[in-house]
Amino acid sequence: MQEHASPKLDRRTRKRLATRQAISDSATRLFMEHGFDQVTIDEIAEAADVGRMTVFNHFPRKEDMFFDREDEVREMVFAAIQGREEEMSPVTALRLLAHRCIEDRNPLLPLFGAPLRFVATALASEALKARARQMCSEFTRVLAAMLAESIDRPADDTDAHLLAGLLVATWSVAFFEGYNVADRNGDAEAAGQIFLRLIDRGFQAAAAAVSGTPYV
Amino acid sequence: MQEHASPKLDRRTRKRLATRQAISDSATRLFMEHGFDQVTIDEIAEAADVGRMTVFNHFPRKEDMFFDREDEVREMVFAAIQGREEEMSPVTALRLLAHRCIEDRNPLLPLFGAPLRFVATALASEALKARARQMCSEFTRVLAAMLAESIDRPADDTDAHLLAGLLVATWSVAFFEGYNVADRNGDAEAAGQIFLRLIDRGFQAAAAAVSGTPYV
DNA sequence: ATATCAATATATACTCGGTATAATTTCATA
DNA sequence: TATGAAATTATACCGAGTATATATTGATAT
Repeated sequence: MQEHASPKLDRRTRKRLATRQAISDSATRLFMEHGFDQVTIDEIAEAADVGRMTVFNHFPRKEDMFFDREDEVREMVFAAIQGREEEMSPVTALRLLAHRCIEDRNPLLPLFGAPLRFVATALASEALKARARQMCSEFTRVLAAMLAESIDRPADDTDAHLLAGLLVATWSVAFFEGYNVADRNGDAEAAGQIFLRLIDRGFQAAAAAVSGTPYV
Repeated sequence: MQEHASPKLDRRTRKRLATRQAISDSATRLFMEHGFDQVTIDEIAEAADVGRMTVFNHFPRKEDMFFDREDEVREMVFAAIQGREEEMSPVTALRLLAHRCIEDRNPLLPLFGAPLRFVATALASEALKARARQMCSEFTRVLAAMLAESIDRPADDTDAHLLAGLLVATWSVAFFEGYNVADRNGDAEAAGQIFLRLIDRGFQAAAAAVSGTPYV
């Protein structure tokens, strides 16, 4: 349970992280095994050998034990936009990011291998789907602000919101169409191609919606 | 409470509908007055003078007492697509529907007058926002099937899903940008114009994403 | 009219996620 | 070693939703 973590952290922090990890591990295992809705907080606490309140201490919502990498996605997208080369539009930067994710088999885009089970577990629970939609919704707002900021417009710029809405919608459709292929045919290569084709078409259309602006 | 309803229905059905209406009325009033999350099922049952279980009998989820017109929206969209003139594309039919909604001050598009409070109440509750997102998500699937069926393609046609995703995303962004104007400036005319401008741009872009197909 | 059956309403008791509060333990530090 | 803050935990509570059993009410056949 202690995992000999980085010695930079003091014991208190190490123990806290270890407890958090124990809860997360138990929860993930139970969710995958029995389904999100079938696992109770008490069972997770029992499995992790902590008190019930400790679970809520680390994870305010049950869904937080399942979706644990929101920040990484946000930072990846932020880096792609900020770190793009001169004279490259933000939309192109995001399109290239999508291609890089497929190429690298990036697990933050869970279309291949083991992460497919993660997606299946999420799709089997109305609560998890609701949380995923909430994350998409919040991310769309953040993306709009990122895009606006990247070309020095105010964060509530209407073009940015339209563009962000279309980009996220495209990503979502592309992901699910790709997922369906991966899940039914088991063909990761085909899934990736479907995903990228839809990304390219959708992003191009999204760009057209704000043509004449510096977003494209 | 009886409201001398249509005599076509038998007494049993009339009473059932009256009970449902009493619950809906009490709930709506309380939600608007105190906020969705601040009102308990027991308070609604008390106000409507029915038992707690009767409330759940008519409305399986608390959110169902707030969003009560899903079907009307679906049917309106369905009618617009099915009832379009020959040689008119489904996308154009939907674009015209948006313009007609603004022109008619259609309350199913709550951008003007009293329905603005309805939107504000929804936006103040995380539970209601979640339900709205769920409805959008399901509607996107239904719309994709409608679109595919309207040009005799299978319901799971990938182009239809991309198109539906972009159309719903556009509608959503256009609605919120319009709502913000209506809410802040109180200018219904300007709100309508913003909404329609975004609809036109987004729908055109969505059409571009599936250019070469009969959807456009 | 009355017996009968099904739809509706209701009471009771329960599960589960989440909150509030207070007490206790554990670590860092002066 | 004393002190205080962070972390854990127990207890009690709230509210949405479910299960189940019972009572009531209206429609219908005799």
